[in-house]
Amino acid sequence: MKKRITLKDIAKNFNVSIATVSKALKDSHEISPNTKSKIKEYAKLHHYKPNVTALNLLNKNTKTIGVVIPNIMNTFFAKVFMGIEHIASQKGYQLVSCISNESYEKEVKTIDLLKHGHLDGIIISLAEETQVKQNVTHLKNTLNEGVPMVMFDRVSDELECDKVIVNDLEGAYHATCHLIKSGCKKVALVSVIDNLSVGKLRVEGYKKALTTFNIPIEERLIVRIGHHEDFDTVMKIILADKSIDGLLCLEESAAVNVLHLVKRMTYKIPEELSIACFTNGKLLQHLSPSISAISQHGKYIGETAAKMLIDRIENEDLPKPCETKIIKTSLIERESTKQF
Amino acid sequence: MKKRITLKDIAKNFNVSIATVSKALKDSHEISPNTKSKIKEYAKLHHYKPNVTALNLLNKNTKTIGVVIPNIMNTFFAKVFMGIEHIASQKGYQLVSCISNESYEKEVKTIDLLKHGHLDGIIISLAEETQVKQNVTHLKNTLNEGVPMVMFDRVSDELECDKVIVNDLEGAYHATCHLIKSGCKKVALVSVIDNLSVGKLRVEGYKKALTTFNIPIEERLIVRIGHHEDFDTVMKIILADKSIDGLLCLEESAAVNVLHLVKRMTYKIPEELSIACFTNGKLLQHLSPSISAISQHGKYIGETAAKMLIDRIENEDLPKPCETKIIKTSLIERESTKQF
DNA sequence: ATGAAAGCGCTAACAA
DNA sequence: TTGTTAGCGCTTTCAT
Repeated sequence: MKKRITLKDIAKNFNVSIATVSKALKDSHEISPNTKSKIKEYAKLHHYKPNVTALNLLNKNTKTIGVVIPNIMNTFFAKVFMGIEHIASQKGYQLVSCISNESYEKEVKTIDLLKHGHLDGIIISLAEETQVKQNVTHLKNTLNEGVPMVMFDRVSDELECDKVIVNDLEGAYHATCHLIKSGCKKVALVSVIDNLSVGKLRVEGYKKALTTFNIPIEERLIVRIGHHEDFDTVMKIILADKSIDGLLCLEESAAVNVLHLVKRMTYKIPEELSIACFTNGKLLQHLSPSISAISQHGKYIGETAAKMLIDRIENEDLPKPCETKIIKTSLIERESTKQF
Repeated sequence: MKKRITLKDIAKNFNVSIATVSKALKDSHEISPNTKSKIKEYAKLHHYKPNVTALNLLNKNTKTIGVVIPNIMNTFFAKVFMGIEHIASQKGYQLVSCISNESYEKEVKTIDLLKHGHLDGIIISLAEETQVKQNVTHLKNTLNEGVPMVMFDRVSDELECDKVIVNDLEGAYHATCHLIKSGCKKVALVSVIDNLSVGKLRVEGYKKALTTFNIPIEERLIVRIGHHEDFDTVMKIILADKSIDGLLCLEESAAVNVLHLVKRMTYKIPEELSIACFTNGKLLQHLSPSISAISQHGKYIGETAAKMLIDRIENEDLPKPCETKIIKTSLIERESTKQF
């Protein structure tokens, strides 16, 4: 990269000191108007830009936020990212972004890299593997070192920091209630994310809804499918029970797969089988039939997280207790559930 | 943020000079094994991490790449981003990412921010508005200042730098040929991206295919729909011509919208109307019928761009002429086109 | 084997 | 009004 012009270069050109140049460019009153304009003009002509690295070293802040996201192909995370980006750029922060790819090891490496990088704070959602391992010492250390951190969606109780989460329990509760109220007699739940904190909470919400309607909870109807199991096979077995007429899917891919399957099985949707699903992406919207979804307001979550972090960074002197913001979900009714 | 331990702190603790500590931690032979081990142990105990900002200032490199992407919700760009991330993290580079949101102004602001930030290089795909305005002076300046840059997908001829593009012309050509060979007599083209360089190239490819099969080009069949026009209205008018039996959509949303429309119009797909579309995302795969797609291999594009940039960064001393890599597309046949 | 000093680019307190 | 100096955290050359 071509050497950029520095204060020193400008100073040399005019035979003045570096300090004079610095002050002149800052429009300081202690510099004569004459010198000021000379210097400014020269600086502009030569595209002078202060060296941010030097300023960072001086100020001990970098106006940079590290963002760790499990998977950017996931609509929800992409939306959150947009939200973070929106606020960050508005407040003059840059984003150093890392994709953990759901891997514990990559997450640890990433955090290490980020800590090296002297950034002002971190926004993170845990990798799936990290939630399975339940090992968050890398983050605990980060926190201990005083790095401001905000977690979102996939959080850990062991970490004492600001958090932004969705009311997963309530979201599942409302969706299940909706299925029941629309006439479903037997609602099953399909989860491929039982590893995740949010997955567990959603199951709770489902159970709560059944209880509300005095429907006995049948563990058999809570279908947890692991990564290495064949989705269709497991589902066919459970759907052998023809009295199942409602399905709560805990994330997009489950709903998509289920839909393909039951269409092949010539189910009538929503009459014979109603489906509701977490995460509101384009996919659910455009399938036929379109699938009723629980929107988690990803962009808003990202914006909230970014605001919380920046607030903490810029007000470190007045420490506040950690806060957990809970974002309400909303149910978007589509063709896969019955009107009532 | 809690103050981190520095070389100075360690030096003070042992009453040695900063230089000694620095050397000790680097395992220099000029330091006695005794002092070395003492210092190293202490450093580890106190989680000493070198201050990267200081090192950057010294080395004049930051191991950081700026990535400017028009829209992260777009599957293609998300895939490219994954590819960039993959190579970057493998080679020890961080990513500062910006979303231009298809806005010229945001892109200019972003580039400015990035240039301030003293990064090693930039990977960028132009915002739609930038391509419309055809104003790339902000990037020309950046290039003139010697910042290594790689463009991908939405590139500009005015910029002399490395590029990674898809063979849009050929992709459209093959898809159109496929439609014709499968028996379509009248293939129309639907574009909502006629603003973009890639959009124009795809139209060329379409025309070339018609020419190859001695089919006269009818401008009427090249449907360009602006952002402010009503998609369905325009399409209904064109589809009034019932002899149209093939459709080449230049990007995902056009295909999705068309599909909804023609299903309502009770077209039989692919018998009465075949559809092929650029960009291979989950959406096209899961629609019913699923839509034949031209895959652009986004992840590979990202990986290629990252490799090119890092190569240029790390070998600035031996300058090479700019290079444009062309990634081949591939056609993925699905239910929306006929077998033959 | 250890340290002093210069320098990366910049700011700011203090002198002149 | 301008300059000197010290310092942010680190590396490196050249003494000692």
